[in-house]
Amino acid sequence: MKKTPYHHGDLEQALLEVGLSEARASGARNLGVTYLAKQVNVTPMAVYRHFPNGESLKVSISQLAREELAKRMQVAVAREADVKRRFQATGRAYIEFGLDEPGLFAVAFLDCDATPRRYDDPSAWDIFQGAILDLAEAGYIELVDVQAVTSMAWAVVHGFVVLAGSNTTYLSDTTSAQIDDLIERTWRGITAPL
Amino acid sequence: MKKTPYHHGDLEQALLEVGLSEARASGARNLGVTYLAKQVNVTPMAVYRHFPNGESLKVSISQLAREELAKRMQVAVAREADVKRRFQATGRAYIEFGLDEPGLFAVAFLDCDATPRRYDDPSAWDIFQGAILDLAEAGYIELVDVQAVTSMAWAVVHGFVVLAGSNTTYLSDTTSAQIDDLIERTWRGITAPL
DNA sequence: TGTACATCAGTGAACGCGCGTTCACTGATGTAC
DNA sequence: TGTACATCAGTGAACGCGCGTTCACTGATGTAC
Repeated sequence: MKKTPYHHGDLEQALLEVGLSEARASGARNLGVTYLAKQVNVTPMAVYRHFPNGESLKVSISQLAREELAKRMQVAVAREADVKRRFQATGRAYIEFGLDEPGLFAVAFLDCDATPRRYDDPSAWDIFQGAILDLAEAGYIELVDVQAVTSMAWAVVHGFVVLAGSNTTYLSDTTSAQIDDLIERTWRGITAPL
Repeated sequence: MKKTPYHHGDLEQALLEVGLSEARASGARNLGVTYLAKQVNVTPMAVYRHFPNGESLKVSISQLAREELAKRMQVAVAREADVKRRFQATGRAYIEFGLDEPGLFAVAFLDCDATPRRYDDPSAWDIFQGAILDLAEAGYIELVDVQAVTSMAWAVVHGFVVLAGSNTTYLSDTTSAQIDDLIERTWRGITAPL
């Protein structure tokens, strides 16, 4: 704990880690410079050695949350060989991430206006799109429909997380069967003939 | 302007109005007690004559935004006689509201945790559900599926607004045809045979 | 190998800000007799 | 109809808070000669 009284080993890394765990615990509430600095036992000013301002720190944490989501989707997708099941797995992973980690989910899609797109790793969107391109390749859908299908699939899962996450009276408790049902209907929506 | 130097005619109403227009203009950014009081040329303290605290004022404004959405959907639904077209109209109205009024949309679905459900008028959800109940009555879907279909439909339109609203690189500009496409796919998803 | 010095990474105190909220008050309103 | 008084709806100054950010600084680190 008191290993580095003056020079912190890697303050940037430490800030991001504590920020991510704070996001996991309580969303975007406590991602301020002052608060996070206190968590790492460091003066607020020290943060500015590594980030130009508080906003950029928040953006970085948001980016980490998105990478976490993408990682989960990629794991899920890697487990399936069939293209259809791979598509379903991406959607399911997305929803489960949103329900398991509401804090990270909120932070991941927080103020997207300031969020630049400089991913090296594939984003959640890329993974969706990849799975859907595979569907097109396998002949389930038309190639021209890939973009429309991707945005629909994303809209479904994202919207569902918002719905299930808010404790509305509409959806009491989300069951695994409900998720299956949702994904199945989405599947029909994108593959059903006119 | 200087009509009522001391006793404001109806401060509560005035606060809600300015709050709603502020929400329309810039989302949830400026819905604080101090700021809104200033807009109505009133001391912050005066607000507490009408609302127990700042949060409850915000909740009331959020409620107004939701009513605005419901109103739009109801207008749209009233224009259509056919049950299928009515279903489509609700979805379209929802999406168009989200795109036309991003500020109101954000405020409407802001911190749903604190939002009690005490609607007199039907909510957006109720209108969705109503349209879908009509579908069931007309035989398009099974009655047992009403809840699942409603949550799917809501998820689609809500998620789509979020997607189109964030200026991602994925969706450049939303066209009317894109919305039609989305709704048509949703329709297929909920009515297609297994 | 040892010292001199630039550079790096932190300290600690302070700022201005706007927030929500509390206090004691006072001007306007409306009702009872 | 007029007056007395309770009540209502606002004022205005002040509070404590945490925020992001700036300042001048200093202790630690590493490199050049």
